[in-house]
Amino acid sequence: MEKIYNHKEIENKMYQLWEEKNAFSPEKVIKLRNPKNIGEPYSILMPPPNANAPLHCGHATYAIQDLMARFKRMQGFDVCYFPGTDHAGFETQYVYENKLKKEGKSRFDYDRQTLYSLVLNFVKLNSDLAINQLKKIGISADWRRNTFMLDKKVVDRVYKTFIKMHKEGLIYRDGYMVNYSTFYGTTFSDLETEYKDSVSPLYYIKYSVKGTEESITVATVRPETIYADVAIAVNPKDNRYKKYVDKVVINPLNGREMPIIQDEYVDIDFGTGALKITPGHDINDYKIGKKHNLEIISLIDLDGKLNELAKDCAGLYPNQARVKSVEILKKKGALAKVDEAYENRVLIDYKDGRPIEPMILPNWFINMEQLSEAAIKSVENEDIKFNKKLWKNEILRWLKEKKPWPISRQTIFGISIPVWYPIEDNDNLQVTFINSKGESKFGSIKSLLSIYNLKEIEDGLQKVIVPANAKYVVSVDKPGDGKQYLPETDTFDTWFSSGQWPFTTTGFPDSSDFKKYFPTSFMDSMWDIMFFWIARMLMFSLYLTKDSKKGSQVPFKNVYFHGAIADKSGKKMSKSKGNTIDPLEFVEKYGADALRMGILVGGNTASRYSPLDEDKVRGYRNFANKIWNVARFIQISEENAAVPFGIELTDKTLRSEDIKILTDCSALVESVTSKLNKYNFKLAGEEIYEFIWNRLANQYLEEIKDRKDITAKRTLKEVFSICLKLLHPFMPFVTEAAWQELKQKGDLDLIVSNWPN
RNA sequence: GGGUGAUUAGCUCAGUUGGUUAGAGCGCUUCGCUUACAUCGAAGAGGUCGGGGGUUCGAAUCCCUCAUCACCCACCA
Repeated sequence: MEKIYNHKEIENKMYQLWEEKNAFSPEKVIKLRNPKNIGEPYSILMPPPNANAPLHCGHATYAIQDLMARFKRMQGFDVCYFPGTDHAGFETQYVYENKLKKEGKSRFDYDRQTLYSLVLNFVKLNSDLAINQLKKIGISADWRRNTFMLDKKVVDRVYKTFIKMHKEGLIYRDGYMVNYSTFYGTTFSDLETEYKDSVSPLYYIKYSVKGTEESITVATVRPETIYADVAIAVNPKDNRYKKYVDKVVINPLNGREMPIIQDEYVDIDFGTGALKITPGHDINDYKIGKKHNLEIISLIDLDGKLNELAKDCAGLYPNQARVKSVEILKKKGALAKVDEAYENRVLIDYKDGRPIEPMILPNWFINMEQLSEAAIKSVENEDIKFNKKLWKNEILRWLKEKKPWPISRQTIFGISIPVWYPIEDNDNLQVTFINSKGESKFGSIKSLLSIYNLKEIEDGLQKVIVPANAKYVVSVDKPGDGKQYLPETDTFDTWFSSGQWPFTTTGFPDSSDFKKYFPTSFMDSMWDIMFFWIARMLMFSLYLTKDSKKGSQVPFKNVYFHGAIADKSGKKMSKSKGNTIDPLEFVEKYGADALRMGILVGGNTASRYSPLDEDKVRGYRNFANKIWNVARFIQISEENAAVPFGIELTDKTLRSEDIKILTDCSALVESVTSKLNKYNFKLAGEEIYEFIWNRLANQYLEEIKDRKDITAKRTLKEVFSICLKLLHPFMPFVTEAAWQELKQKGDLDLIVSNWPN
C-alpha cells in the first residue's frame, strides 16, 4: 500500500469494481450477499438532473440518497435506486437558445420539428455527461433502470394521464389571466415569476364625471392600459366618493363611459383612494371585474405590442405607449401630477428577469380542487412524512390555495399536448409557419390555405394560436375521420411529466418494479421544488392510484428536504455572485469521499442553506488518508500471518483495553444506526469520524503498538472493519479500498457486506 | 401585509426529552520529522450560549419581551 492515499486512482478502480459485479442491481445484490435472503423492498427515486448542462454543486447533495441506499443495502433491504435525467422543457430551450444566439441564430429560424430534434440531440449528449458525473461522486443507482424524461414510456404515461383527467373533467381550456412573457413567447406559472423592487413614475390621471364639472383622480403606473379600463372603483366606506357612486366617468383616452363601483379591495389611504379597473391586464382588476361582471378588454397582443384598441398607441410596445399616452393625456389636461420616485414592484420571470405581462390567454388548466383536497388529507394524516414540521406546514399552506394549474407552455421542447383542432369547425385559427422557400408566414388558416396546401403548412408549422372556445379532439394521433386538422402546438409544463416520475420510472401499473417498489421509501430533494415537484407528485400519485385495489397511495413515505448548498459564508451559490463550486473540481482535488463528507457532515443538509467549506473538505481528504493508514498499519503488522475478521467479547485472551474498545464500538454501532434511521447524517458522521480518529487511531492503536499477541491484532481488525462498514455510506471509496486490502479470499465486498449490529 | 426560522469560540456549525467544569472542524500559539499517517502527533489560548425579565433545586435548552438577521407566501394601484 502507498503511504499516501491516492483518491484519483483508487476511486475509479473501486467504482469499476462495483459496476463489474453489478453491485447496484437489486437482483444481483441478492446473489452477492450472505446469507442470500431477500429483505423488504426499499426504493429511492433519483430526482432527475436537468440534462442541459454539466452538474453543479447542488448535485453533490445526491450523496444523501446514496448514503441511504448504501446503508439500507448493507442492512439487507432489497434496495432499488432508480436513476434518470430530465428534459427540463423551457430550461433546456433557454440554454439551447443561448447557444443558437452565439451562432447568430434564433428559434424563429426553425420549424418545430427541426428545432425539437436539434435540442433533443443536445440534451442526449448532456444526459450521458450528467450520468458519468454522478458516477464520479459514487452514486450507486441501478443505471440499467435509467429513465430519460422523453423516453416513450414517459410520453405514453403523460398522454394517458392527460386523457384520463380530461375524461373525468379535471382538464379544461379557458381564457385566464396568465403570466405571459412576450420575449419568450410563453406563459409561466405563478411559481415561475418573481417581483422586483423598482422605481417608476406614478401618474395621477383625471377622469371627468359625466354631467358635472368635477373629476375623479386615479393614480397608476401603467397609463397605457387606460385604453382597457372599464370602471373606477372606490371603497364603500370612503366618504369622499359617496356622492359619485351612481355616476359615470369618461375614459380620458377613448371616451368610454365607465361605472363607478364600490369594492372593499380598494385601499382608502393609498393614492387618491380611487382605482382604475383594467381586468384584461391586472390580476386584481381581473378578480374585481369577475365579481362585478365587467367586460374584459385585451389590449396587448402575443407579440407584446398594443393592438388597434389602443388607437394612437396601436403597434407600440407598452413602454413606448406609456410615453405617448402620457403626452396625449397631458394635451387633454387629464394629467394632474406625476410622482417620479414612486417605489413599486414589477413582475418578472425567474430566469432572466424580463417583464411579465399579465394577460388573458387561452390555456390548458387542471382544476386542483379535488386533487389538492386528497393531498391535504394525506399530509395531515402523515401518510407522507417530512423531515421537518416546517415543510409539512409550508406544503399544506400551498395546497390549501388550490389554485388552478396552467399546464400548457408555448415552447417547442417538451411533450406536446395530444389535441387536434378541426379546421372546418374553427375559422379563427392563427398560424405561423415556414414555407418551402424558408420564409416565415403568419395568418388565419383560412387565408393561408388559399395560397398554400395543408402539407406545406404542417411541415413548416411553428405555432397555432387558438381561441379559448375552439372545438377540439383529444387524441394522441391525428383523428382519422377524414377532416382536416391542425395539432395543438403547446407543450406540457415540464412539471406535468416530472410530476409522474414515480410512475414512469417504476412502470405503472403492471410492471414488477411498480408492484414491488411503489410507494418508494425515501425521497430526497431540495426544498425549493417542494411545490413544483413534491406536491405535484403527491397529487398525481393519489389520483392515479385511486381506483386500484389498495386505494389512493402516496408516492413515497418519507420526504427529506435538504438545503441549498451555500458557500462558506452562508451565501447561496449562484453564477452571478461568482461563488459557485464545480463539484468535480473538488472530486479531482480532494476526492469524492471528501466532497461527500463536506456535504453530509461539514455542513448541515437539513437547514435551508448548508455551507460547503473547502477547508473542511480538505480536512476530510486527510481523514481518508488516516483511514488508509490504519489499514496500512494493520497490513504491515500482520506480516505474513493473516488475521481473520471477527472476535467474540467472551474470548479469554482479551485484555481490559480490548474489551473497552469493543464495547465502545458496539455503542457506536447502536448510536450511528439509530441516527441514520432518523436521517441525522451530520451527527452520525461526526461520531464515526471522532471514533476512528481519536478513539481508535490515536488512543487504542498507540496502546497496543508494542503488544505481540494476536488478540490485539484481531481486536484492532475487528473494530476497524466495523468502522469501515459504518462509514461506507458516507465515504464509499476509501472504505471499500481499505476493506479490499484487508479482506481475505471468500470475504464479501464491503458494499454488499452486512451492517453490524 | 400573512407566516416561519435563526442569533453559541476568529470562521462554519453541533448541542437529543432542562442536570455534573458548554463541544467539533478549520484557523491561531508552542513543541515534536517517534519505523501507519507531517494529508501527522502532543500541549494550549479562545465563549458571561443576542439584550432584558420570568419558571425551576438547576436553563444554551421552557415561557414572556425587545433587538438584529434570514427565508417562504401574497402583492400595493
